Amino acid sequence: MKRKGRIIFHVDMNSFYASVEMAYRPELKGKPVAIAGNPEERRGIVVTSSYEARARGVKTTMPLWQAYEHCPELIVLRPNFNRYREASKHIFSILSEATPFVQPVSIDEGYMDLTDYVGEENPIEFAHKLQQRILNELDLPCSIGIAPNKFLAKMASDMKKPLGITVLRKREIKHTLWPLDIGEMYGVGQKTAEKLKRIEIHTIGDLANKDVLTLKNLLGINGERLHQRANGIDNRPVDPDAVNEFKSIGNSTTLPYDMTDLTNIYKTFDQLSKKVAERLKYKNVVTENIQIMIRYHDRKTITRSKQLQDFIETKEEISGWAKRLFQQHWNEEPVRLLGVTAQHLTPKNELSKQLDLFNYEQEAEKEKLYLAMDQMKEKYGDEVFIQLRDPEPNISTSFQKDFLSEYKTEEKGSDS
DNA sequence: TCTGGGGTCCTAGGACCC
DNA sequence: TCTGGGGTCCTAGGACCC
Repeated sequence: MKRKGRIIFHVDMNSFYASVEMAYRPELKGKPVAIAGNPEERRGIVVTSSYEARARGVKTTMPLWQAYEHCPELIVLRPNFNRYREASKHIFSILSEATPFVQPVSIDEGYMDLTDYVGEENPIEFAHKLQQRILNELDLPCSIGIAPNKFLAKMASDMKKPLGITVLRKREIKHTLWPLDIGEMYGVGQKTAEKLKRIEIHTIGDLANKDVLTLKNLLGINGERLHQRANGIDNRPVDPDAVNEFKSIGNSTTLPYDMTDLTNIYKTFDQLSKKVAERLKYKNVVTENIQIMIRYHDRKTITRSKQLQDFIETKEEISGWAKRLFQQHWNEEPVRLLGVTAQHLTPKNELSKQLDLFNYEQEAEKEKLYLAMDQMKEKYGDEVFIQLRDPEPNISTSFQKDFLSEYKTEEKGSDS
């Protein structure tokens, strides 16, 4: 019997932010629209643009003034993240009606595993239905890629935009995937593309047919992975829980001007730390590692982090560590951007368990020490109170010292 | 007077332990 | 008289993605 392959969808919203704005204000439809940061400040870059704007040469990450050069009648809107989050929630709830195996990967795209989907339609008909429903209910266009794994589904959803539906079967990759420029491949950015082109790999097909060893030497483990993907191999499962397993929470900001005065720099750290603390609280986690980011006037960027001994969560604690790190590492040159990130997060409900375990372990070690202490008393008499003669090898000496002073006071207490 | 802000994963060296 | 090998943690930086 032939083993049945998986059926994976990649659903990708088309110019999401711009489309949401057009759904709110239909008079914008058919016009060149861009979503961008504050045009008054220097952080004004294009985040998303409508297809009409793209046709005029407006591209994502383009500074606003440059976008205007390409398209003087460009309509520029500030982002409304709450609006986008709301739309996103609605989209994923529609996707989740068909199967529990939905994995959001960002606000506007996600994977679905429909291998075990039982409906009246075949997967392609179902994709059309899904696409139509999101268009009818939310007035938002999306493209869907259908393939036997995540990578191929992702590449497929990119092939037809907007409102495309593309099936990419493994036997078709030679004709549809391999001719694409290597830079088009998901996971290959500018740096990797340059490296690959230097060894005459220009298309995804070139990569697929290169020997793995060369690629491994050039790119490390990633070389092996890219080689597999180029050959249509990708076993990553669709993981609906991945969205809850976040690893860091950070806030950063490009300052209104390059700063050197500590008062304003510290004020910024307070603001950033406040936002981080709020988001930690919202997600019900605590942190034990704080990282700051400093970008200097010349865009040189450094990160500095500190692993802490305790879990922290308040804005005061976070800001305190951030400022300390800044003080230690700032080279006194003008600062363009500041960032604060909480890493090594632990859910609060797991924290109590960990504390219980910690206490339990401490109690167990204390028991051991009491025994050792009694033996030492026999050996050395009262001198045991002056120093640790035979430290237990598997218990930290500072713990033993603490214990010793505790033991001492207890002994004195029982004497009197 | 070019290039935001949110993330993830990988690498590599040093410290430290067994 | 000379120096292994493996594992984990911490730190910093880089590549990539949306």
